Amino acid sequence: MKYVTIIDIAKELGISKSTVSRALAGDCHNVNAETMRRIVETADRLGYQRNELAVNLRRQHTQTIGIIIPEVVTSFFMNFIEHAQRLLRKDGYRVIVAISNEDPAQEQENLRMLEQCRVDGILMSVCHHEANIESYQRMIRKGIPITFFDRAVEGVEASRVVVDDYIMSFLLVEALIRKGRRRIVHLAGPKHVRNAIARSQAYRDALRKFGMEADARYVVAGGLNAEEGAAAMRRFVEGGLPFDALFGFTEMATLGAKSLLQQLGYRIPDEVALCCMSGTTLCTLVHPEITAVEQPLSAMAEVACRLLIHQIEHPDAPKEEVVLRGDLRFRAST
Amino acid sequence: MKYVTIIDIAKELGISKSTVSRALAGDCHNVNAETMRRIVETADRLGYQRNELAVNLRRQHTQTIGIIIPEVVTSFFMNFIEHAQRLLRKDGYRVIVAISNEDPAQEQENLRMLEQCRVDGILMSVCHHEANIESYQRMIRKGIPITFFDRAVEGVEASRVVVDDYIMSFLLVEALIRKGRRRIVHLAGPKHVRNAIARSQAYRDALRKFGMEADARYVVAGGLNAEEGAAAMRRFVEGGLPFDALFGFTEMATLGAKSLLQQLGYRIPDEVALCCMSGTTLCTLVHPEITAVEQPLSAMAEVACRLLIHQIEHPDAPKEEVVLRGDLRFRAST
DNA sequence: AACGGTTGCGGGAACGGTTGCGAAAAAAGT
DNA sequence: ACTTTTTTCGCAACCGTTCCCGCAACCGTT
Repeated sequence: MKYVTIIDIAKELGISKSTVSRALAGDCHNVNAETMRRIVETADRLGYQRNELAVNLRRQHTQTIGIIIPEVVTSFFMNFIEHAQRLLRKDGYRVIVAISNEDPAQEQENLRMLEQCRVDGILMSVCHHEANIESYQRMIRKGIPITFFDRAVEGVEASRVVVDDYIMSFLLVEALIRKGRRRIVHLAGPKHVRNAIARSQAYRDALRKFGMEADARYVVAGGLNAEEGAAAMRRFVEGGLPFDALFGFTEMATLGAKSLLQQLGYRIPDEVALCCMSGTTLCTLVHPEITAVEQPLSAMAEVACRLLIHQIEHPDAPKEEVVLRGDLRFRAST
Repeated sequence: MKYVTIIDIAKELGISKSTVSRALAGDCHNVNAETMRRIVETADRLGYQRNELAVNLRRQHTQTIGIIIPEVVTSFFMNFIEHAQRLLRKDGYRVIVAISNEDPAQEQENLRMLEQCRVDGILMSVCHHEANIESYQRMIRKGIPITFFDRAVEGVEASRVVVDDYIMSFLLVEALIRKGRRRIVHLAGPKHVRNAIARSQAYRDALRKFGMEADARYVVAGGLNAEEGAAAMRRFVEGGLPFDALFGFTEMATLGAKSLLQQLGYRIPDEVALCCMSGTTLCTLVHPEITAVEQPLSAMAEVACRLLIHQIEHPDAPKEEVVLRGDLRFRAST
C-alpha cells in the first residue's frame, strides 16, 4: 500500500508539486485562492498525510523532543511525560520517550537512538549521577540541548530544574524529631543518584542539629521499588534495633516497608511514624495516609519544557537552573 | 552545528559515498576489508551517527512502532510500555508513545501523528469502544497494522489480545457471595469502555446465579481514578443503603473508595469486603491487601508485540485474537 | 508604449542515505 | 596470452518535501 504524496495531488490536478506544497503549507500569499481550494479538496479526498520524514530531512530539524526517564515504577515520571507532552504539543513538538530502567548502558543507547532520530532537544532524568556525563556533553556539543529534570547532574552545560531535596528532607526529619521520635530509620536511596545523597545528608544534619549523631546502623539501603524497600526493612527489623520512625528516600520503597511493618503488626503511627520524599497521591490511598514531600509535578514539567524550548531557540543563551520547592504534607502517619 | 554525514566521511577518505554506505551497513561482501576498516575508523573518529530520517525515507518503512495508551493513572499501561519497548528493541524496532488521556479526539490526533511519522504498526488500547472505529479502519486500509491490547474494539480487521474479563469478574463476585456477602456494591467503569461492560455483566450474572437480582442502586459509576472512586463511594454511603462488600471495576477507583471507607471508620474486611479487577502491586501495598484479578502484564506485552510484528511481516495473514487469563489473588480484604 | 510591481506558478536543487548496474582491476582458469 | 570470474568501487536514481529562482501574465502609472 502506497501513501499518497504531493506529487500524486499535483498530477491529479495537472499542476506542479511546488504549488501543492505551498498550498498545503497555507502560503495564501503565493497561491491563488481557487487553486488552494482545489488542492486542499483533493488532498483530503485522496487521504493525504504529510510525510514528516521527508519534511524533517529537508528542514534540518524534526520538531520532536526526546524524553528519557530512568524508571516506571513511580507514577511521577509517567505523569511528568503526560504533562510535558501536552505542553510541548501546544508548541508544535512531538515527543518520543525512552526508558532507561536504571541502567546507564541502556541510557546511553537511548541517547544514541534519539540522536539518530535527530530530536531537537532532550528532557531527561538520569539514572546515574556521573556514569554518562561524557555522553551528555557529546550530545550538547553536537548541538542537541538537554534539560535535566528532577535527577540532574553537575558539570554539564545544560539547564535543569530540580527540587530542593536537602531542605525538604531536613524539614521532614526535623518534624519527626520534634514529635519526640529519636530512633529514626533512614531508608536511603542508591548512592549513584544525586537526590539520594542530598536526602541522606539532610537526615544526618537534622539529627546533628538536635545533638544526635547519625548511627550508621539506622541507615539502610532501601532501593527504589516496593520489594526492595520491604526487603531492606525486614533486614533491619531482624537486626533487632529499637526504632520509632522511618524516613524514606522515595515513595515506593517506603510503601513496601510500611506494608511489611503492618504485616508484622507494628501500629502506625503509634509505634512507628512514617514519612518519605517524593510522595504522590499514592500516599493518600494507603491507610494511614503518609506524610510526604510531594514533587511539584506540573510546575516542574512546565519549567523544564520552557527551559528546553528556550535552549532550542537560543542555542547560545546561558543555561539556567531552577530550584523548585517541594510540598510538605503532614498526614496521619506522623 | 552540522551533523557529520557519509559524504563527509567519503570526502575525508577520497572515496564515494556509496562505498561508505555499504561499509557502514556491514556489507563485507562488496567492500574491501582494509577500506572497511578505514571507513569505520574515520566514522567514529568524526562521531558519525546515521540519519534515520534519510534511511527511513529511502526504505519505505521506519522500524518504529507507535503505542497509544488511554491514561497514565494506572501503572499498568506504563509497565506495558516498558515491557513492549524492551521486546521490540530486540527486534530492531523503536517505539514512540502517545497518551490519549481518555479523550477520543486526542486519540484521533495521536493516530494522525503516528501516520505522519510513518510508523510500521500500532499497539493500542482504546479510550472509547466505538468512537474512533472509522479511524482505526482507515489506518489499517492504508497498510498500518494495529494490534489492540487490553481495551480492544469489535469489528475492525486487527489482531488483539485481551483478558477474559467476564469470567474473572464472575469468579470474583462469586467468591464474595460464597463468603456470605449479600449486599455487594459495584463500582462500575464508564460505559464507553468494553471491559467495563463485561465486568458489570458478570456482576449481574453472578448475583443471578445465586438467585439474587442486581439492584441498580448498588451499581455506581466509579470513574477511572482515585478521586472519582472516592467521590462515587461517598455518594453511595450518603445514600444510606446497607452494604457489606465492594466489587471494583478498576484498581485506582477501588483504592480511592477504600481510602474513603477507612476514613469513615469502616473496618475492612469485617464490615466490608473489597476486591477489584486489574489490580497491580499497589493492591499489596495498602492495608489490608486487596483481593484482585491481576492482568497478565508481561504475557500480554509479549503476545501483543508478537501479533503486531507478525502482521507487519505478513500483511495478508489472518488476524488473531488471543484471550489471556487473569490471575485471581485472594488477599486480606475479603 | 514603455516600465516597475505584484501575483501565481513551475523547475530543479537540495536534505542524507540506499541500491541496481556497470566498469575497471585483479585473480583465476585454459 | 586470452578468456572468464570475482572483487571492489563509482554513478546515478530514488525516497517526499521545501524553497530559491525565474518566468510569464497582468496591473496601474507615467
